[in-house]
Amino acid sequence: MPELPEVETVRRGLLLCLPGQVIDQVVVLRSHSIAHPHPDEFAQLLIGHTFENVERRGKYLLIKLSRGAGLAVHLRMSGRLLIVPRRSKLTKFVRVRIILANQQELRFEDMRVFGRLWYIPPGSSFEKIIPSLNELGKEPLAGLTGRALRRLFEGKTQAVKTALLDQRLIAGIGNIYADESLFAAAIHPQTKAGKLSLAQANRLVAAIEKILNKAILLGGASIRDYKDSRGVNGRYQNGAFVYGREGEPCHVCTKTIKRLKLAGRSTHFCPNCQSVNK
DNA sequence: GGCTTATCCTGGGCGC
DNA sequence: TGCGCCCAGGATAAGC
Repeated sequence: MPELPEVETVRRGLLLCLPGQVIDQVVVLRSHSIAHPHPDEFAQLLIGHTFENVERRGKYLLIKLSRGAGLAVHLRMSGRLLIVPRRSKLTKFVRVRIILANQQELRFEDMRVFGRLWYIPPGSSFEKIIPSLNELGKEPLAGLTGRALRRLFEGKTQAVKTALLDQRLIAGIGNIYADESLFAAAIHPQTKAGKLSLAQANRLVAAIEKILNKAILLGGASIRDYKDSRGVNGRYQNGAFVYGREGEPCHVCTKTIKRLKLAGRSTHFCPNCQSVNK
């Protein structure tokens, strides 16, 4: 499940090989994967553009093209962007093929087909075509502080785990890193977001920063479907403390890791290490 | 307005 | 072996 570290890993991988490459041909194999414009137009309009830069905002990849155009990608649950030789074998999950003039190919694979691509025409902007970009919250690795987090969560009665997943508050955190960050900060996931003490908020911000940076260093987590742009699995999941470990002993206190549902999402925690503060 | 729940979607795991 | 059911989850719409 691509979250900020996985998207950042993909971004860095693409940045090594895409700039300067020219788009020769585009094949849309599943029209549903194209959010804007119509898939036929999407394919036609991309041809001839040169890749210039690859940026990230939250979990969105924002790829800058020549003549002021752009290509945005959201991997959602199972999307992958891979650079492969043009003639390499097609898997059944390939949704979009962006064929480059250098005989390589930027391939969008997406098993669960929630991922989306947008073409941004010259003269427009990512924010105009994807309005939700305007609503994204703070980047967790851009100087977020405990005080700022408390302000974001002020008055909120929802669980802190749910608030962490709200991209309008903090952009980039998903289910895995929300659970891991709350464990590292010793905060129970059901703690009301607005009730966090300054000490807890400071711990949580430090934990988020440490865990996201560690995950980026390890190439992200490959708990289910994620691979980086070279098709390589991340290694973060090998060091997970709670996510996906229901029923197993806590690495810190040996008590059993529990799981509950919050806002429809599986939430993993250690009932001993993470104190309740409702 | 704030929050929760349902929906989209499909492969994998599990039980029978 | 094959079938059916459940689960996973990011974003968004709908409902409370």
